[in-house]
Amino acid sequence: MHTEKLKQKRITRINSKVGRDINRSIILNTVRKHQPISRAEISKMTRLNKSTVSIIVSSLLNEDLLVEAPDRGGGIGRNPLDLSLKHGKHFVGAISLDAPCTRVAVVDMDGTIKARDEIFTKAVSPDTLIPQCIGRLNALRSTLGPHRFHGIGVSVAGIVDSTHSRVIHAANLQWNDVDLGAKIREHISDNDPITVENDAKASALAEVLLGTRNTASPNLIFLLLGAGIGAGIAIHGKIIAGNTHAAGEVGHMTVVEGGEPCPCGNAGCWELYASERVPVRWYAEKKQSSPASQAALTLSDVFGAARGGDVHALHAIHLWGQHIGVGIGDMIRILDPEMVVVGGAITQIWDLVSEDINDAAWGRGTFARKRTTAILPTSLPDSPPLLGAAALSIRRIFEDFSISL
Amino acid sequence: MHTEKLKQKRITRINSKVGRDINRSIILNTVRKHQPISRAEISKMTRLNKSTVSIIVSSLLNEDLLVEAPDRGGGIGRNPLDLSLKHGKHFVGAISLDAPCTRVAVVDMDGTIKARDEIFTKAVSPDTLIPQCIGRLNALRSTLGPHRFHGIGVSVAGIVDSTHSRVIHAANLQWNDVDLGAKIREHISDNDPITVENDAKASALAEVLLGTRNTASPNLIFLLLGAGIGAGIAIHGKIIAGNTHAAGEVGHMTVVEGGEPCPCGNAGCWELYASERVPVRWYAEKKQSSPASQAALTLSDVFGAARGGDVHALHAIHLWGQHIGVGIGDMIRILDPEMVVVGGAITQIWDLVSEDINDAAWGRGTFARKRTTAILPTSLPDSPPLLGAAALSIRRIFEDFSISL
DNA sequence: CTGGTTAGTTCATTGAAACAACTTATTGGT
DNA sequence: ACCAATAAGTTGTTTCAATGAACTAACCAG
Repeated sequence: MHTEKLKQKRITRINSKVGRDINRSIILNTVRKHQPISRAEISKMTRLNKSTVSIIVSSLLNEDLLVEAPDRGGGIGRNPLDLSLKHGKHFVGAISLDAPCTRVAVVDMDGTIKARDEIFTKAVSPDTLIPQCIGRLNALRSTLGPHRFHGIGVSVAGIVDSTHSRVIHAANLQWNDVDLGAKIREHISDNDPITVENDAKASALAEVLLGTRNTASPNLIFLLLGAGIGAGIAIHGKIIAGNTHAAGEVGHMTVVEGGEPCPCGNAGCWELYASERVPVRWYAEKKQSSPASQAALTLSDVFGAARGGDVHALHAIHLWGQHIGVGIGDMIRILDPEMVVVGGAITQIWDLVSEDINDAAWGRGTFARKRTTAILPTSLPDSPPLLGAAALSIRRIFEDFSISL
Repeated sequence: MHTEKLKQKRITRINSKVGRDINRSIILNTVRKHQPISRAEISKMTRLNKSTVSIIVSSLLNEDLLVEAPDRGGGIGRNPLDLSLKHGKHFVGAISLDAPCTRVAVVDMDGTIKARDEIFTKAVSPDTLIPQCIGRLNALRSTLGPHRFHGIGVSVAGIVDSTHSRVIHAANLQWNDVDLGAKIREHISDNDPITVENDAKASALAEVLLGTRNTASPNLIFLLLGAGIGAGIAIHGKIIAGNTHAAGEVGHMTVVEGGEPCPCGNAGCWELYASERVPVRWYAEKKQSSPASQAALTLSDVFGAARGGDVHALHAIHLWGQHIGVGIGDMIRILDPEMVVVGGAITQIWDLVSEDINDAAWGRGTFARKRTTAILPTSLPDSPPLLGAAALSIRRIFEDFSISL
């Protein structure tokens, strides 16, 4: 069986079962967002009847998705019974595919990483890498005792057709048009759902679902800086795909008119001024050391030098921040999100670049708008693409349907 | 009663009534998108049971929202009874507020303008303009015989808080922080819903709902070019508001680094290179005629000269198109929409600018992506902001709820 | 230990979708 | 002309889940 079952249900109508599923999801998400919370509070928030909440909650308790805490004490009247998500029971597999580092993890449904592993590799064929990943994943699972497994989420540094689980193009891995869903299915149970998504989009989902910058209905852009640049756009908590799965492929926005030529054929592309290679190159050029030592220079070296007060390193980093800010500014003007969240190594030196990014994004003009969109480092406690991969599967636990009119 | 009732219902749970409302909307929208269509076809598309469709359709027929055509003939078996939206019965009021021209119309629920009027004015206070608009609207309605009225939609050339029906800032009208909903409510019945929205966003909605570029779930950007620039972004047919109601306020994206200074305090803003004033100014400068005749020059003059083969006019228009394309390119890279639809006077000379816009948007590089997003003139048969205003009310007829998880 | 208060459960009621059996309308073959 | 075959649409019964009212449970203050 190589066909992809178990896609997110697309709802075209409401009947009693679908209605129940939706209400179940509403209650489950209410607990997720407001835990600990009592049945009575859920009833008030959702406007579902107390009795309805009781019935659905008891089935969620039966499924081991929720736990009931004995007591919160306090107030007048009978004490509420607090409900929370159950930990240590429902796990998902997470794989973040990239070169030179592919990560594998088993993650609890609250986003806690229970076990993790890494595979360092140059570009290799998926037929080599995928079995390796699944092997590591199974090894990790076997260390964790009994649990329910909710499938595998995969984030890929490249353009992904998530509806068909295909990788269209992944530059670092040198993959083109790979049916990743099928290749993974060969190695795992038919029952475990597989979700594949672009790394920046997955990271955005992780920030929405697992981050601590929670708001009621998050409108945010996750900007993932690495060897390239990618963005994931969440509107009301949903990730925008784009007509050709290319929403957020912002690396080739023009930020410097008449700038450096880009392999894409244009010039002045954002990627040439904002990816992680850039400050390293700028710093190396200024240092004018030997070509060999230039090539060996890493981003950590630049960060270290900057922390040590090296003027050239600081200059490279500030300039980097300014160029990042220009592109963020354009995105803010188009989408007016609540926040732009940035992920990547840059978060290590956020204090050094924050001001440059903000100033460039907003401009210095007196009429410049109040800074209504916060530009912040990610709140995720581990690699965003890895947690993003986990979030892809975790989302299915909480909301395995979507309504389309 | 000045409180705003009758907002779009925000659904937090499903019960039998809500489910029925949703299914009713699903059926009504299925007819809207696929008319003429039979009950049996609706049943197949929505996967609602035949009997359920029959019941709901009969209530829609009772409400005069649908009509039944006798017969389509053909095929084997009993012939289907075709269902279509009823015309000439359900009207909405549309007001597009702008200086120097405010438009008022009564519009059928399929988007046909039944009667229209215009008010030419400089910037005036809302307390002067609003009663005038309502007066004109009532006059138009009285010419139209009996009908059901579904409320007033208002589009404003400016930043609008549509959830509170407030105009935050409208440059041409010189309005700031106006509670437009309340001011309109003073002059009309409590039962007629009022919807206020930014003109570009409303235009986007009109293109989605009333345009002929229909697709299943439209992801499009409507770019409205006038005295300023605004965009309305539709994702799955829903208009994105933005955190501060400023999504699509793209006039101050930087498209020319180190370009002309803008009143906003930055430089090289898109508005300075792409609004309708710009080609007029460029042409006037080249012509080096007297300052008086320069000031009198209009956009139509430039278009006329270009059509007549005037080199300077053509140059101004091509340059205009190129600058428009640059900004569109950035939007495409961020959002990857199905199409970018352009509205404004520019559509009159689309054949002259189409290529400039596309070339600038996509770049000329050999590696440039295939042109996956179509850049097209609007398909709307009348002023987009006016039909946009109508669409705001028409939307409520078809879908007066939204689900929020 | 009693009355007041809030949390949570039980059970009869209600609304709507599904299902199956039916009627209606039309084509095509004999 | 008549009789399958087929498809559209309707009717009555069944099923499922949310609701509301009445109930029990737990807790507090005096």
